[in-house]
Amino acid sequence: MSGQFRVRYAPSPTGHLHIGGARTALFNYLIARKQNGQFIIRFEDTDQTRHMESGIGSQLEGLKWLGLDWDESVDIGGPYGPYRQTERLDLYRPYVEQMLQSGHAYRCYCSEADLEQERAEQEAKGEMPRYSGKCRHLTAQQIEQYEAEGRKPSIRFRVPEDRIIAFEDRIREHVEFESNGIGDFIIVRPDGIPTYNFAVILDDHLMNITLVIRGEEHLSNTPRQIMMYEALGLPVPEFAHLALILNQDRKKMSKRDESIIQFIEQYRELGYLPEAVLNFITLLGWSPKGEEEMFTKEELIAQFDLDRLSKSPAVFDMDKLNWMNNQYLKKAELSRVVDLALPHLQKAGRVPEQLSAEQQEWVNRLVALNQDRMQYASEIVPLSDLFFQDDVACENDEAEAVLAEDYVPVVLGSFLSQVEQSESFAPEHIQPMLKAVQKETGYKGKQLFMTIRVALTGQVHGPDLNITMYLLGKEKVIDRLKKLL
RNA sequence: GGCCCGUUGGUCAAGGGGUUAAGACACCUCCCUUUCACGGAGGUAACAGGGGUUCGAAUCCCCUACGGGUCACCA
Repeated sequence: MSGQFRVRYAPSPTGHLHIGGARTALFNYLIARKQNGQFIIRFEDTDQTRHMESGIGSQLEGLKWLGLDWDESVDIGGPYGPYRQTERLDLYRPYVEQMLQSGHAYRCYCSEADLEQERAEQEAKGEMPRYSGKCRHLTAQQIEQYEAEGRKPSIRFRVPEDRIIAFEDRIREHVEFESNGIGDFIIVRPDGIPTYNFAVILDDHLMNITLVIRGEEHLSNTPRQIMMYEALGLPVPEFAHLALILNQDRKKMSKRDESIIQFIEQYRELGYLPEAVLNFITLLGWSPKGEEEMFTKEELIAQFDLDRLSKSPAVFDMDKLNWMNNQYLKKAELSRVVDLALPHLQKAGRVPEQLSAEQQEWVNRLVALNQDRMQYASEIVPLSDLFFQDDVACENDEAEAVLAEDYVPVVLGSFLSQVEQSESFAPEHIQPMLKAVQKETGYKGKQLFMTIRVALTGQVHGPDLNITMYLLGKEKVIDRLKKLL
C-alpha cells in the first residue's frame, strides 16, 4: 500500500459544508482522481463542545450533491478506519506515551484559570500571550502535590529551542519558521482527548496520507506539526496550502457575513446546478491552461494541476457564479429545470401541490419561457410575477412613456377586438392577430410590440411576447387591455 | 505587536527577463431581431509605491505601504 498517492479532506463537523471547505475537498478530490490515488474524508471532532452530530451527514451530503465521491470515510468504511477522531482515541495512546517517555512532551498542571490569568498579565505588560513554560521542569514533589490536589494535567509538547523549521510547500514553495516563536502547546487535554494539532499528524501518518492540501489558515500550524513528526520519528507528508476565499470586502468570510451565500446547502436550495457550482469553485484559486473555463468534472480531473494554484486569495464573485449557472441552466433538460423550479412556485403559493395535467403543462411552458434568463431556479418566482398580478403597474418611467404615446389606444383597441374575435389563443394563432393589427393600424415594430408588452406586463423587458400572452390566457389579456382603454 | 503569506483592470485571472500585458464576469457601443431576449462584433479598464540588478524588469533582489493568516484545552 505504500507508495500510493493519498489525500484527505478533514473537516470538523460543526455545521454545513462551506464554500471554502467544498473547494478544499474538491481540490483534494481532483488531484486524487487525476493521480489515480485515494481520496479520504475524515472527521476531526475532538472538540466535544462544538460537536454537532448532524454536521457529518450534512458535510457528506453537500459533497455528494457536488458530484464528489470518496474511497474511504465514515459512511463506507475503509482499511484505515475509523474515520472520526473520537473513535480513534485508543490509537493515539502509544504515541502520547512515546512523547512523554522521550521527553518531547510533559504534563502541565496549569488550570485554564491559571493560563487565562497568565495571558491577562502578559497582555497588561504589552507582551503577546504565550505559554510561559512553567511546568516544563516540575520536580517529583511538585507533581505529587498537584496530583494530591486532584489536578488533572494536560500534556504539552516541548518545543525545541533555536530551531528553524523549513519545508517546501507545493503552493507557497519554501517556507520557514523559527521554533522560538512558538510556545509549548497542548497536545492532550486533561480529559485525555488530543487536540487538533496532535491528532492530525497521527491520523495523517496512520492513514498514509502523502499530500496534505488544506487552507492557508493552517500554514502556521505546519511547523508545530513537523516538529511532532520529527519527535516521533515519523515521515513528514508534503503540504499544499490554499489561499483563502474572501468576500466582496476583501475580508475572510465570517459565518455571519450575509453579503455572500456561504453554504453549499443554500445554493442547492436556491436551485443552482451542482455542476455549475463545482465548475465555478474550481476557478477560485485555480486556473486552467487554455482560455476555456467551462468544464465538466471529468475535464477538470484531466486538467487539474497543483502547479496552477494561486498564492493569492480570491474574492468570491457572485455575478460570475450566476452567469455560469445560467449557462448551465440554458443547456439543461427542461424537465430538470422544471423539477428545480416547481417547488419554489408551490412554496410561493402560485401553483397547487397537486397539479392537473393542464397546470403541469402551463408550468412547463412557463419554465421553458424563462429558462434562458434564469440565473438560478428560484428566480422563477419573481420572473412569473407578471402572471399573477391583479393590477398591472408600469415598472418605471420608461414603461410609462411607452403607454403615453398617442397611438396607444388605437393599437390596443385593434388588438383587443382581434383577441375577442379569436377562436384559439394558442401561440401560433397570436402571431396572425398581431399581423392583423399592423395591417389595420399601420403601426409595427416597437410601436406595436412594445405597446402591447407594456400594456400586458408593465415591463419593457421580458420574455417572448406570444408565449407570455398565451400563458396569461385570453381572459386576462382582454381584462388588462380593457383596463387601459 | 511577533511570526508567516500575499499584491496584474471593479472581480476571477494568464503571463515567471524583451509581449501591442491574454481570456472570462460586469459595464458601454454597434449588428441581428417588426417587441423582448438570445446570439455576434467591438470598446473602456491593470502590473501597489520606491530603490536596486540588467542592454532591457509585470517578471529577479531589497525596503515601504496595503491586505490576509496565525499566535487556544478551535479546527
